[in-house]
Amino acid sequence: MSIFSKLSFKDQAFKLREQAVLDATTKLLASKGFDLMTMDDVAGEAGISKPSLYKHFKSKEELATEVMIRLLDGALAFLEAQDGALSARARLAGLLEWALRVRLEGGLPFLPSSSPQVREMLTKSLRYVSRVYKLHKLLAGIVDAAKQAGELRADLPTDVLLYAYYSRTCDPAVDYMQLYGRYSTEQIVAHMLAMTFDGMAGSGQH
Amino acid sequence: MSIFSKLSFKDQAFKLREQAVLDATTKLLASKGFDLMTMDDVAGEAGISKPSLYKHFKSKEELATEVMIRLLDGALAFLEAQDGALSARARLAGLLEWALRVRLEGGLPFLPSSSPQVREMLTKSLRYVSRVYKLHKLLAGIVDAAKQAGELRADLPTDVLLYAYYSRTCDPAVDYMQLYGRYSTEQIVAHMLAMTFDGMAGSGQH
DNA sequence: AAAAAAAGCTACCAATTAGTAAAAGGTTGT
DNA sequence: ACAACCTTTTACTAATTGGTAGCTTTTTTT
Repeated sequence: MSIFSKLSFKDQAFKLREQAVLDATTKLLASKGFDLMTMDDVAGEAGISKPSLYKHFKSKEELATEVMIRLLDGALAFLEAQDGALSARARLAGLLEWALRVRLEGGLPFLPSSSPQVREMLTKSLRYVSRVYKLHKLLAGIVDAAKQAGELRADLPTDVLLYAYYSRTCDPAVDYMQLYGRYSTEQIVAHMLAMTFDGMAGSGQH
Repeated sequence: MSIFSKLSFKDQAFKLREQAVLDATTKLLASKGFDLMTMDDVAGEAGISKPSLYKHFKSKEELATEVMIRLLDGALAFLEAQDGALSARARLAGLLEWALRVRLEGGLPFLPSSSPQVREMLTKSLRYVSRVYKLHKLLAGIVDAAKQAGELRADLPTDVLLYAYYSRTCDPAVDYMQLYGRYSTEQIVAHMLAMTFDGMAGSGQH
């Protein structure tokens, strides 16, 4: 048991530090973006030294990719935990609301839309891509179901609807509302959902 | 007249080179973003040397700011040239379509939404800020008119509608449609307008 | 053709930053 | 107490990049 507990103890400590690093990176990526975030920033924010940081992740790219993977896993977990009795549209609204709340707490870096270089870096990771693919297929199914049920417009292709949906999670309008409009989290979420589903012309009474 | 023509001739050549630099910068900012664009890139793309580049703009920040100012002037000019008989909603749709087309041709960098640092840099320029303010006030007037006419929903604040409107010009959905969906410029513009005004739920018959 | 102005180029500086080596200091288990 | 291991610190390398100095070459003007 001595060896067992020793190993698991170390493992625990290691994992804890790793989570701290991922948390720090998530925060920094969300606030400064990939290019402006330095490994010294990460080490400082996580409370460890830079060489220790490199014991966990062997490059800045790997670290950022790992953060995005953890985020996707969060989204997938949220979807799986969702009440199966919900309507397709309610499920989409629920996930978007979740993402917006994560973001408003400073925890949603949107690397894939930031630059071609970063996008290329991410697509080189099989683990990342496979999660994106899984999430995309899941959501495509939900969108199709919503179209069938008349909850979403059927005159636009499913992928176009999905691209628009993804983009709402990193919509700069959120920043503007927070920064210049002084709206509360609740208001921002409500406004974003209203805009996403019913657009600027409105009219939807769901 | 000799002195006169000499001066104006130089001035002309100087302005021409300056436009070339601004064009090159616009293109590079749109493709690589501010952080990854180097002054060597700009000089190379514009076909002049780096020291010559610094004869025109005394820093990278000033150069980028100048590009954004030129862009805002373009938007303001478009608005002023618009047919005054158009409905408020048609004017908004027209400007958004113009911006999307500019962007799809590779000429719309969206610095203000890229990072807090870049945003701060821009807001330090009075010439930039005054144009943003002017455009914002103009568009707020149009949005209010559209609300009055029942063309836009009145249950959301004007600034929220405007933030959403601005955000559509730099919506990553455009990239996705172009990159993964292989849609044509016309289709992308049509889809973006549909999504902007009527949302994912649709229903608007305008 | 001569003179003057401008642009180009090479080379450089200073600062930043990803990533590493190696010694110094703690901590843990034996 | 001892020994193995891990973390930290310091210091470093190599590459990039914003910005500049100074000399050379071309072009333009007279």
